[in-house]
Amino acid sequence: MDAVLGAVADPTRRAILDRLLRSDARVTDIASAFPISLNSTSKHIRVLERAELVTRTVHGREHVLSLRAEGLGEAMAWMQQYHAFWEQRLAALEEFVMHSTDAAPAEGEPTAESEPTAAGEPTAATNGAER
Amino acid sequence: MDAVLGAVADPTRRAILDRLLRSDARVTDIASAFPISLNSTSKHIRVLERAELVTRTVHGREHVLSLRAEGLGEAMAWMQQYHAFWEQRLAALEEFVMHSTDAAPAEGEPTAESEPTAAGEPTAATNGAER
DNA sequence: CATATATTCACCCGCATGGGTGAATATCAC
DNA sequence: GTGATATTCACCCATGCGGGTGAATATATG
Repeated sequence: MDAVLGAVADPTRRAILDRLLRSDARVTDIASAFPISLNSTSKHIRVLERAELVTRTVHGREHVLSLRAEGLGEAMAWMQQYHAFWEQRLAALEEFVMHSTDAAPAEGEPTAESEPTAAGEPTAATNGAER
Repeated sequence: MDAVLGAVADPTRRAILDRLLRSDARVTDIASAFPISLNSTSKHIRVLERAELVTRTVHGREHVLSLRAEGLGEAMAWMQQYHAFWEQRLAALEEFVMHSTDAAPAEGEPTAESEPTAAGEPTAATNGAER
């Protein structure tokens, strides 16, 4: 997974993947679509290959690249945990708001960003902080 | 999204997030759970904060950290595209196999990993390569 | 007050990484 | 064969990053 997330962390490489989502392409095709040299492109592609996000099919002197999206599966599964966490937390917050008609006795601005403690406490309550 | 994926690309930071998934914790709590120094931990946490994956609630001299999973939303949405691509491609492959009873006249071993070209061609057919 | 605790700030170091250039290698076309 | 095209290999350079150490800062505690 390190390889996958590391590969995907670079914007150029994400753009390459997006390009390959449209259609397969040769190394040169991809290089010409970006402001970087053909050489850099080649290196990016190797990173993507090592992360198993791209496959290369050599056809004579041309190397045709195609997407290998199943490589993202593991990373997506990992993220999914957090999505689940978030959903559960949202539900808890909603239930909290529902049950308290007169919440926040003397807090600051009701902006969502200002005091995350309001949303944070339910978290601690849900799974119990340990300090 | 760069910040998010960049943050998540590091295994230590992923571990910190996993730790916070269990419960909120102070900086020291997290540091003691890893073989790295308190100082490095602090830096990792700041990276996670900038990526909006973690919130800090200062409580006296203690900084309590809690998960902020919605920060992963954008990244997950991006990956979802590829998941969709992969599903569609699987469907195409399945249909391809169904309709050709005597496929692959003289190909190598029928291992899934060995010759991705067999599965690759349907991709090109689906959205048309451009070379 | 003084002292211990929690966290950060300011540097330092080694290494990987993204970028570039120029030369090699392999294949196509003539 | 010669030349053109496609890709990589071998370096070089600057920057960022993960890790560390030691000092500074804020807060709790005696």
